[in-house]
Amino acid sequence: MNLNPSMPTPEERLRAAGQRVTAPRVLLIRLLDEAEEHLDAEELYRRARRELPSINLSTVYRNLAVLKEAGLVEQRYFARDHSREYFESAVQEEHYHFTCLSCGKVVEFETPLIAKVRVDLEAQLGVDIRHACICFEGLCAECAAAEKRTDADGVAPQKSVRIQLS
Amino acid sequence: MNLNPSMPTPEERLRAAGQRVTAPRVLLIRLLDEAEEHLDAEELYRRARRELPSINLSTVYRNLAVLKEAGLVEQRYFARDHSREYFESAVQEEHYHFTCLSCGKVVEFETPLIAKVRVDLEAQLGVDIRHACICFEGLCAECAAAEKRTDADGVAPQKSVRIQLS
DNA sequence: AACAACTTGCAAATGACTTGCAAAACCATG
DNA sequence: CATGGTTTTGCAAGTCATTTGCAAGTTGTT
Repeated sequence: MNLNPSMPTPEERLRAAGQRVTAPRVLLIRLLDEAEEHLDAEELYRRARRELPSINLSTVYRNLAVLKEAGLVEQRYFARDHSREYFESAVQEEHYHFTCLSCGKVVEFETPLIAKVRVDLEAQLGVDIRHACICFEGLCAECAAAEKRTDADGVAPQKSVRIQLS
Repeated sequence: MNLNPSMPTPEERLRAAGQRVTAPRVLLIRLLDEAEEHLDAEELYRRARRELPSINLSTVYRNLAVLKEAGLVEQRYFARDHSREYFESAVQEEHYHFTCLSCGKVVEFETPLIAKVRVDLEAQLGVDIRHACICFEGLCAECAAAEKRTDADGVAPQKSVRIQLS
């Protein structure tokens, strides 16, 4: 979720990135800004259709690719489901994700340690890091307690929580 | 690659994990032990067929799932190609990967910082971390220098290099 | 050896994502 | 604000890695 009132509108962001302003693009950016969760193409399509019934799933895919390329949207990988692409509005401070394998809850957290790994890597290997995929999976406090349950089943979109590691 | 002579044989590992010992399983474990790279199902199938021509691709997939579940094999995610599952023999010290987006080279590295993030997370959130997917992508030193090239094309299996961040 | 439970090979099916194409929308430009 | 070259869109038909149903073949146990 990213509703900072001082942030540029979707239209402005598109123009700033040198991309054409079209209804599907503006809508997708807004949906991602408003989302409490990390959405995949299918879910974005479902939501987009409520406001723009003529929109097509392939348009969603194509635009997510364009927006990702333009840096307006970021792709995330979660839990065991790397077979699905999830997106988040590109913004905010750097953060990472923990996904509960049982209830699907996503916890977002910050820590300077990952940035340190990145800097170390660049310094010591001379590489130029462009992306980092960092995700932890396991059982959240509640599910770890209620360990008895068999396994995950509903890994539907879940609200996420943001934490700062001290 | 994992050829430590003191390590249990594939048969022993299967039995220890309470899994049935079958030719395809033993072969897959051995191929992963011997591999210099991280292999996907297709490549494992290709190699397995040289020794066990009757083996079927779906058997490879099914067994990789079984072996992963049993903890005998680990799944890795690389570069932009999260759409393909790569595997590595479960073993050795914890390590992480950097993939060059241009030449496909994989650099493995170690650092205590990730373990620290993990410990911090568990301590501060009370979660139980089961897996961590950590992968960095960018340009390796050589490709960063030869920046001129258009983009990646051959992301064939590549040998990987192991580095210890000081 | 005899069987119940698990595995395999084969062929067909999934499901997420992609692509070809003609019509429609965007955005300088005049 | 009409014009037109370029980009996007909707739709339908692909891809392609991975999965699944099933009958036949193995495994490990009694």
